Order: sequence, then structure tokens, then C-alpha cells
Amino acid sequence: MDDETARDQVVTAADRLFYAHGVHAVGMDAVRAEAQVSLKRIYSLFPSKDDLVVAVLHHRTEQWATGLEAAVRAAATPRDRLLAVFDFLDAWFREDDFRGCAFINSFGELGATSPAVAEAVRAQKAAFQEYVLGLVREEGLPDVVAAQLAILAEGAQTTAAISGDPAAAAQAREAAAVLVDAALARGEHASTV
Amino acid sequence: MDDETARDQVVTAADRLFYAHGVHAVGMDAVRAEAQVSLKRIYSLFPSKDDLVVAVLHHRTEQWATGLEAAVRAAATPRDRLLAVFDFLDAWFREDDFRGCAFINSFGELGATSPAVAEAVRAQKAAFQEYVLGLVREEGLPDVVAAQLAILAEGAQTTAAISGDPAAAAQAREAAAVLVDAALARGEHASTV
DNA sequence: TACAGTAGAGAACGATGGTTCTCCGTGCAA
DNA sequence: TTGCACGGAGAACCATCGTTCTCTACTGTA
Repeated sequence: MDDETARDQVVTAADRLFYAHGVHAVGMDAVRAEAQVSLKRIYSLFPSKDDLVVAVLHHRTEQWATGLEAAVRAAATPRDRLLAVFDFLDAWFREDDFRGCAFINSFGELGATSPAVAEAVRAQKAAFQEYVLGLVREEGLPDVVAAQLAILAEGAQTTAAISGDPAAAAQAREAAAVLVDAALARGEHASTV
Repeated sequence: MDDETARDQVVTAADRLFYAHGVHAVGMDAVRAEAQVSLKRIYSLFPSKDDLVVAVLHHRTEQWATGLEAAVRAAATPRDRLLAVFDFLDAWFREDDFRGCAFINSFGELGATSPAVAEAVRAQKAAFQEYVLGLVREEGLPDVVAAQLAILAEGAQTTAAISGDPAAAAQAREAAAVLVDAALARGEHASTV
């Protein structure tokens, strides 16, 4: 097995375990067992557990971006593309192993003690906001709407995680629709005056 | 020192330490040092660290409710009372030691391993939603608005915590105002038709 | 003064976990 | 075949931490 596939197996296994049980609750030996890669090899690929956590977060960042972009691309109009973000959340919340946002969870667990983890989480959230901002601008809406939609998305994630009820996605979607339409109405009003 | 004040000192000290550094990062010995209460005493008051964590969360729940209710009471109109929730968040986010919502952080850290902690967090969030629901009904708005406002509040908390920027409160407040006004307009429209 | 009971300081204990090390088997080169 | 570099399995090491225990000091009482 070459380094690349070993690395992949370790990251995938660690992701699964960390997400399901939390980082502290999972020992490196459990990662070794799940990944079927020796501890020696793991430590040759990742200098420390902290580095592995960061690698897992980067991996999740890519996965998330890929899935989100696919969901958005499937929508027809700019307005639907904005709301597709929340449909994407809805589908995610309904998955059996949904346990909230891995980034928010990791931040709560390690943000105070690991600057590298805190930075990885910050980067992911910033990237998401940037992505939403792009969608908002396509719609010709003011930038502030992007921040509002991002806040709705974050709130839906924590609410769904803690309450265990996926309904938060639909509620956030409805709120997003109201915000978007209100901004559209204001824009049209402004342009017609 | 009687049991009650000892208990208070321990909970207050543990709250400060857990919030600042996370639960795992703080040993019971650090709690003992900060609270100036012997380990023996601590363990006679709380059977385990987990029980202490739950006690801290309950303490925070009361503190939060008290502060929020005071902020809401200071507002004049029902609409202002709804928005006062976000002004309360704004003031909180600007505090020097703000490190996000302790409940969300604790859930991320321990929710997967400690049912008692998960339940305490769930209870706090449910109580908050219930409180917002009361304010929304005072305004004569449909219940769904309460869920939307609660999601905005949660999103503002995680966004402010991760980005480190208190602006999320003002952005959420603006979104809340739009949602409330839209609901009011729909209501008036419905009653005038 | 002698004593019983309590509480505190801090050592001790047992478990766990991150990280490193040792030992062994394997495959490859000459 | 011999020697060697490599990788794996898992023990070992060291630190930390939750929890308990021991020993000592002190308080109030007869």
C-alpha cells in the first residue's frame, strides 16, 4: 500500500470515529484498528494526533464543498440556488449518522486548546460564507443578505444537532425565502423609485 | 464554610475554567485550586466530574435566563422585546471572555459520550425556544416565527464564536426584524382581506 | 487534658492515552 | 544463500487525570 492510500484510509477512518464519538473519546489505537494501518505508519504520515485532526477537517471541508456545490448546481434559478443550500442541509440532517456539524463540534471540543484546529474551523466557515456571498451576488442582492443566510445555516445545524429534529432545515429555508424575497422587493422598489 | 457556599464556589470556579478552556482540558485539581475547596469536599458535593459539569450547565441556564429576561423587560414594545434578544447577544459577544455558547461547546465536546450533558444542553435550548415562543405569541405572530428567530440566535452564537466577530449579532438582529415585519405584514393583510 | 469527629492537604491508585521502541518476518538485491 | 532495509504488531514508556485513601491538624466537649 502506498502512502497516499494509507493516508486516505487513516483520514477516512479517523473522520468516521471522531465524528461519531468526539476526538477525545477516540484513541489513536482505535484509529489504527479502524484504518488497518499500523501506528508506526500513522505517525510517519501525521506527526501528532492534532495534525490528524486538522487533516480530517480539511478532508471534510472538501467533501462538504463538493456536496454543496452539486446540490446548488442542480437548482434552476438564482433564487433556487440560494435555497438549495437549505435543501442540502435538510437531506444531511436526515442521515442516520448525523451528529451536527463536525466543525462546530470540533471547535467546541478543541478550539480553546488547539490553534490549528480553531484555524481550520474558521477557514471552513469563512469559505462557506464566501460561497454564499457569491450566490447572493449572482442574484443581485446586497452582501448583507449573505451573512444573514449563513447565520441561518449555522443556526439550523446546531439546532438540528441538539434537538435531534431535522425540521430546523425547513424552518431555516422558509426564513431564508422571506429574507431573499424581502431583499428582492426592496431592490425593485429602489430601482423603480 | 457551609455546604451551600462551598457548592457555589465550586460551580462558579468550574464554570469559569470549563468555559475558558473546555471541560477535558481542566482537571479536577485545577477546579480545587480555583474554588479553594478540597477534592474531598468537591467529591462529597458532586459524585463525579460529569455531575459537576451538569451542575455548571444548570447554573448557566439560570444565569442566561435571568440576563435575557432582564434585557427583554427593558424593551418597550412587543416588537422591541423580540429584537432585544439580539441586543442581548450583541452585548454578550463583546465581552472580553466571550468564547461562544457554553452549551453548544459542551455539546460538541461531551454530547456524544455523556447523555446527562446532552440532556442538559437540550433542555436549555428547548427552554430558550419556549421563551421566544412566548414573546412571539405576545406579538400575535405565528409560532413558526419563533423557530426562525431561535435559529437566527443559535447561528449568531456559533458564527460570532468561530469568526471572533461580534457583528453576527447585528446581522441576525436585522434579519429578525425583516422576518418579524414580514410576518406582521402578512398578518395585517390576512386580517384586512 | 483526653478524646471523638471532621475536614483538609496531598499522596496514592488505577486506568487511559499519545507516542516511541523493540522485535520479528518479509521481500529484494547481489 | 546471505545480508539488509522496511513495515507491522504490539509492548513499553511516560504523563495525565478521575477518584480514593491516609495522615495530620483542629474543634468542641467532658
